Amino acid sequence: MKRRPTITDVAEAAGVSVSTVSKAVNGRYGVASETVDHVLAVVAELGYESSLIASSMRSRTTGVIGVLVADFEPFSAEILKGVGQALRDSAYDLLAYSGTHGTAEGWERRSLSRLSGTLIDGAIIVTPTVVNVGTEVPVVAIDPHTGPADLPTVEADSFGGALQATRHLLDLGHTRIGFIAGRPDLRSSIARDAGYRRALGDAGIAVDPRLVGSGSYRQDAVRVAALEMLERPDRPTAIFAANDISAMEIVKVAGELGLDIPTDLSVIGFDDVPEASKSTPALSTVRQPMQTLGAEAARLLLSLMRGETPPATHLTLPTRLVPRATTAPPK
Amino acid sequence: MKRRPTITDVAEAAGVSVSTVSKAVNGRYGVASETVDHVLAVVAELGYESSLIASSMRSRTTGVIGVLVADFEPFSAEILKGVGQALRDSAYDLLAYSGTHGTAEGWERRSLSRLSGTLIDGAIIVTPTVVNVGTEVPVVAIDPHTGPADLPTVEADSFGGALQATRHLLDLGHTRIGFIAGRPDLRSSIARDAGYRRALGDAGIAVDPRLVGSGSYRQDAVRVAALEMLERPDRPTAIFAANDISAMEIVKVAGELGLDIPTDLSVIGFDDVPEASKSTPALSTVRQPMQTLGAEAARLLLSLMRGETPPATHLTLPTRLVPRATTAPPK
DNA sequence: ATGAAAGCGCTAACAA
DNA sequence: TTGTTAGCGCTTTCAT
Repeated sequence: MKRRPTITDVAEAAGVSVSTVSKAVNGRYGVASETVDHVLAVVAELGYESSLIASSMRSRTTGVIGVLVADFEPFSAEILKGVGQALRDSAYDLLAYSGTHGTAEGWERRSLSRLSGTLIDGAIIVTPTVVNVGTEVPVVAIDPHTGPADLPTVEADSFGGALQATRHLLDLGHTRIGFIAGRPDLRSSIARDAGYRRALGDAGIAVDPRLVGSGSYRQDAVRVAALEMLERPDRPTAIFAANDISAMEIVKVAGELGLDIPTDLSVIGFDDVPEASKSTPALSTVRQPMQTLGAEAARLLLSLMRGETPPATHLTLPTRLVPRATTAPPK
Repeated sequence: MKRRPTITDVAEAAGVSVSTVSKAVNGRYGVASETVDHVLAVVAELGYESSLIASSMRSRTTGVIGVLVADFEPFSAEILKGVGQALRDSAYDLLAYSGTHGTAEGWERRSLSRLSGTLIDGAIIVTPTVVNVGTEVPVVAIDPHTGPADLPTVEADSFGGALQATRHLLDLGHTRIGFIAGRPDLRSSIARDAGYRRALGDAGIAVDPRLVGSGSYRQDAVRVAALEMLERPDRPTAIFAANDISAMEIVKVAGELGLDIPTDLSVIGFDDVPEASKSTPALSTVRQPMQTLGAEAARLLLSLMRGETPPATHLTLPTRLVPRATTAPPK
């Protein structure tokens, strides 16, 4: 717990000025090579490391890329792995930040504001709650907010995925198919809703509004909606949830209600987070390439930071049906 | 890309001094409540957010906890989820940092030095390369370095896990069992090595040094070691790898060599990262509770930051054998 | 109750 | 080639 040496300590120990140390450490011109050697020796001896914070207050660039997430949950963790992979060979450090735990609307604006302009040279924001973030650094959004996207975005084909999921249930013979929606402010959630409706429409089935619940990706909300849906006499024989976490909560609620999965109720999710395949029974879902999402966002950001004009600033990656053990024909 | 408002902007717009704004925003005493209201209104209007960096340079505490990782790979991602979970209801923000991508020895000392004293109030370092980190903030190590642990640590029972893994192979009837070791500077790696040797010893089998390779948890090193081991005429019929990433690389190498898993070669890993169960064939492994590791580390750190003296500062969590499809009796 | 001023550790003109 | 100086945005005495 001893005090970290500062540039002043180094300067004193080396018998030179603070600015000389700064120059030596940062390899600026105009320092005698012997002086550099001497300073660096002192630096090594004292174990000096420049404070990222202090440096970033003065210099415009820090060599750090920030990933802003509402929370470190399975989805964002996968994204993070992808970003890490893409940045592995770059010179950038990676800083992931979860502020105020995404409880408040506009968490990303707040986080971005606190970090940008100084700490990070560019940012990737995951499932943001606002469209507009005025910043001084390039920003890429993953799974963006609804509304006009002035930000470069990377997302998965949610509409197509929802279509596949709902059709899968239809193909199995289900006709009463429920839907638990996600965060209504996310473009992806809306697309999943639309995909669900389209698939039903294509099959000539009218959407029963009592079979559509709002889950907002929050377990408590999902629970309420699922309970309400499953306790009614004409309950659905299958439910499509807008993400895996919601789907897993539905499975849990069904279990508490004494419903057998998939005999009494089929459930399908969206995302294919690692937890999906490990749950019992293994969750049927629609896979979105989360790590690739992260990697592509990183590549896009890097390109933006180099001042380039990337050919495409709105990427949509394909999704794929992954049927597992929670979907089966109705009784 | 417009400039973020600073405290000076707010002060000007509100017609008060910078210090008054600071006091108002931070709820300090000595400001008329009408002034506070007025200032806060301007703050809201301008969308001002204090710069984390600038604040942290002046105040000793920031309300941010840092997790330092070499890299955002599956293992550390799981840890991160656990830490996030444990901190969900705390008032702390979470900042995960991967600097210099763990390539250089002592990355965590460097990162810690750059962040601590200013940006973060406490840190969790994952698989550090050094024992000693002199800092101004409390630090907890997960999967710590070998050597006298002056740091509070949280780790899994690597020795017991390795014992289970090797015995599993023994029980299946294997007698020529190889081992690909991990990072030799990690206490856990050494314990896994020891567990392997103990299990063989207990079974009355001498350790064949040609059946022990060093992988250092790096894919290229693992590949070399695996190739060397598997190309010899008296190749092992089973290999225990010190972590899953290594094990998966071995499976890959075996495939290239035309060896069938698990018929020609059994492979078992360690960790049970999400990828293990998703690989084909599904990897047999020893599960360590990574998320719990992270959560416990967070709890320990929180307690330390409150100035408490926790009852135990060295936690060891249990591991569990998870046999899957890559282990079978020898031909 | 308010504001002026110092300074956190560092970088970048500018002077010497 | 080196050192001096002026801030970066903020918090915190200390005057007013």
